[in-house]
Amino acid sequence: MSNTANTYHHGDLAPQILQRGAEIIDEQGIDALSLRGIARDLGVSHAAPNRHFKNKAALLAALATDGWLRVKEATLRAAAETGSEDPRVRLNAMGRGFMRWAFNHRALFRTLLHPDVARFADDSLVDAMQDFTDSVRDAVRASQAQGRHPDVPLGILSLYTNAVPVGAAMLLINPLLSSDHPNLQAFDDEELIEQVINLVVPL
Amino acid sequence: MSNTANTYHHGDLAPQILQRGAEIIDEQGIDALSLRGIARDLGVSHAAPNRHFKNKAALLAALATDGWLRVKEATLRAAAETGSEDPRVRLNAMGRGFMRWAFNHRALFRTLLHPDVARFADDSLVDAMQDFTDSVRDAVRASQAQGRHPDVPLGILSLYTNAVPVGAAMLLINPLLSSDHPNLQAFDDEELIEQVINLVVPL
DNA sequence: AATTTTAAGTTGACAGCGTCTACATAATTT
DNA sequence: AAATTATGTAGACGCTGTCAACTTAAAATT
Repeated sequence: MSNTANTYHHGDLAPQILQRGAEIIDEQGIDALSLRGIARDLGVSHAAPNRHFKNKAALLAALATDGWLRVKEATLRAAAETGSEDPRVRLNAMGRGFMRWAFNHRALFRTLLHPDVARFADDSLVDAMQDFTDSVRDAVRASQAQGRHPDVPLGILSLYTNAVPVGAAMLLINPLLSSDHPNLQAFDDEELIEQVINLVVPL
Repeated sequence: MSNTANTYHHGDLAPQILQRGAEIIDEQGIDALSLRGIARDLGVSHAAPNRHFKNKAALLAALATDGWLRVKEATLRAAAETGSEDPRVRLNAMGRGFMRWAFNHRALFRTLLHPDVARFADDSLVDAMQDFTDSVRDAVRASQAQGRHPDVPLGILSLYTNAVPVGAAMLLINPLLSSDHPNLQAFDDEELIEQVINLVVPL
């Protein structure tokens, strides 16, 4: 399927591998991801993906790079959509935007923090992550300049600010842990996100 | 190695599989875990572990069950060691105890939140998790009774309180993300943990 | 324009893995 | 003492990632 023509050379394989890989991760989880499976789905030979990704870890790294770019985009867009200049309003919106993205791309979100991804990271992945964390830290710095925890070192405050959406998403995405919080059943996702983020970045 | 004798029946295989499994996870990561590898290390045939664990996911679930028991033990011990009755002091100590445990058992900590673990959970795992989250929620409730965020629903406050140590540990354990916070290099682990937890549970 | 080089496919092989079935042996129950 | 059950072994199956050798199309060079 999805071969642009019956050519020997596919012509567009690498991007399609990435796309199909992201689909599989989102539909069946990261453990269901296999190079041979992707090749089958795309109608190419089992070893074709090796021409584009040195190994499975490299494919995972490429998917994570893409994920960091997308989560950064979603986070910054959430800030922009507030239409506000207030650093607290913007940072609060970023936290909610991050969590919303994590909810809508659960498996990819988990991929970003997957141990193997860090272990075989290349430059482009490091850059993508750096980009994301830099923009968050900038927003944290701006909020601190407005009087949010003025005496706490920036690194600590940034870690704390990141930890809440990351940790909360991690806990809520886990089916066992979320069902274990029966009090939370009353809230829908958006309400839940809002209340949690308001505890880290009060308005 | 580590066969109690040259008997046909090993006599103590299941616990040794668990122990060796935990070692491998901690030394080489969760992806290096294989039933055949454990069997080799223990000097038994490749299919012997299947007599004790229905499949690999079941072994993972058993390891996670053990992990939840241990992290609960470490967390409650931290509270006890304060020698205080003040709910805030105790909750603060629990957060630090949790993070300390996560730092010292990185791979096992990640195993607790691994997607496959949740997917193939059995009753004992659910119970172990329930036990842990219940004890945390009790401590959160006590702290709320002392005036900590009195108007926030307990479920939300509990989620927030858990999210900080979980998220912070997750971020710091990731080699790429932690090296990206250069401001944090100045702190040693214990200092870092203290400052972050003080933001969620101020003393 | 012809030729060479390189990029991107294919096929086949290899070892390692999880898991199943059939069989062997020891421990436990009856 | 005999039967049953628990726990080991051996072998097979299909799956996986990865490599080497070969083929074909596209790009670069002459």
